[in-house]
Amino acid sequence: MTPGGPAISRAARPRPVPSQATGLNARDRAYHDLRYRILTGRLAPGTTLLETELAALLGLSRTPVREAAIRLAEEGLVSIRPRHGVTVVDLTLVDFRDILDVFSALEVRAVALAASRPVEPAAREALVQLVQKMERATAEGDIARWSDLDDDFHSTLVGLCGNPRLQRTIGEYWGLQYRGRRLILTHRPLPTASDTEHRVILDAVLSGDVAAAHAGHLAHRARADRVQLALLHRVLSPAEPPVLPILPSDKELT
Amino acid sequence: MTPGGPAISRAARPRPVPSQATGLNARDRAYHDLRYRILTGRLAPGTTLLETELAALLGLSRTPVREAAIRLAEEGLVSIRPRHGVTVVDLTLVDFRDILDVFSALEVRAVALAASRPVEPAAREALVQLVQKMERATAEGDIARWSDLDDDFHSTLVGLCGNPRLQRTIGEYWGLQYRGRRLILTHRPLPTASDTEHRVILDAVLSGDVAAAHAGHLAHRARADRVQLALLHRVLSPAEPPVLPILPSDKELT
DNA sequence: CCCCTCGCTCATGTATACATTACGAGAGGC
DNA sequence: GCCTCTCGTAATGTATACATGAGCGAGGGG
Repeated sequence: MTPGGPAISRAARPRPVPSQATGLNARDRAYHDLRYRILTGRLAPGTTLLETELAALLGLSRTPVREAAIRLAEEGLVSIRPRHGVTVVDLTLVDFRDILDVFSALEVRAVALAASRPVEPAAREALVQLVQKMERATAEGDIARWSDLDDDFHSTLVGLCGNPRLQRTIGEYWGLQYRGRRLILTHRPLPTASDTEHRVILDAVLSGDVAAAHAGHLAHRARADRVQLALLHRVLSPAEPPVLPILPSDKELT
Repeated sequence: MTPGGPAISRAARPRPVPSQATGLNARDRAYHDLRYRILTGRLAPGTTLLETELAALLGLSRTPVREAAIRLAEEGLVSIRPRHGVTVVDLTLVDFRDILDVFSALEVRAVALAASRPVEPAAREALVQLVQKMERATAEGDIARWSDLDDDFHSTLVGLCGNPRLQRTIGEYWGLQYRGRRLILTHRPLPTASDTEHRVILDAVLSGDVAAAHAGHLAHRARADRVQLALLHRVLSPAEPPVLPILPSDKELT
């Protein structure tokens, strides 16, 4: 692991935050704590809290909580309405489409960059392991585990791109799309296509084939996004007709 | 102009901020004021100020200034070192490469999206006008004016993409690359290639040819970024050998 | 019965107060 | 002369105080 590099996107992941992790100042604690609660659904979309209530919830004064809320608002996870408090943003299907669009564009770029650089043996090994574990999870039908591994695979890949700003921005969009992933977790089909595509992408990255990595990941993301949006459509608006002018057509931008 | 849409990236532009624009709260004033000063060079890279000094400079108390500084730090324009104050980030050539890489990836996506949607007559007209004005500026050798128009052209195009989050993130990266553009302003050759490419891109967007818009803008950005980085190399490290392993090779990712 | 206005409350935005602790200077030792 | 340890200062991080003005309800008018 390159020090300082992958740490950004990793630190943005919600899992390793046990809420009272010390060593941070109150503002960062508030930020991570709230982000964790939002991403994991402990703070449901639509929930509204006043700054005072947030401060009481976290056992802090308004100042650090307020600064954390501002940060979350800029990230797009909450919205602050001056007299109405801080509301956890409830993302629509269109929002998810927009988010995935940006996220994918950035990730494709990151993977192409990763392919253009040498990959350290440790990272190679980790990626290979991840792909194998995912295939095993698929075989066992353990979608939740597969999804976590998939997150790891993608963020590890992105961590190799060598562009810290790109990593940071991807981390932000990762947080935005994360709740969508969780929403459809129980509705996913077996991700055999993803597993196949992952192998292709990994081979391209490890062999330094930039064009193949770019094309492979672009195709992977385009397909995976279409699937995810279709499933989200079912979850978010089950009553509506299945017509989806929202979804990008199959061949565009290849 | 779609209300709320292009306003984001436009509002992020530095020009229309006369520093004492009222109607905003102190935090936003501090943010816009500082951002304006940084982008235009009034606050030079490397400048360090304590929170107290910033507050005095802007005639505000520490609280809103601090919140603005945090926002600028997240954007990457300043760095906050706990006991040392707020420092205007001095970007290196590598930073500019990284920034342009993200910026271009996002802009290419935005232009492709713009091509996939109908363009209102007013916007069509505005874009055509801009291209013509740029060609005139090129003919007259007025590079500064051309550069401003180029900014307008690109941001207008991005404003058509219909993805507000994409626009917002592009606006952030626009701010990061802006100082680089200014640095090389006096060193630019006549932008005849850009003018040609702009026509191609505009035609593709107006006719709804997504693939052509994508390819055209990708090529445009790749070439323009190479030129910009080469010029930045001269300006930032004039003594060093002209070897640039940093620059992307000509054909990658096409 | 509905709408409009007036007034009050209280959430926020900003200012200020206070405690902590990192940094640097200075002295002392090697 | 150089390195180290200690101590004081002061910048920040956090808490609190305070003024403003927006939103909501009550009451009155149509």
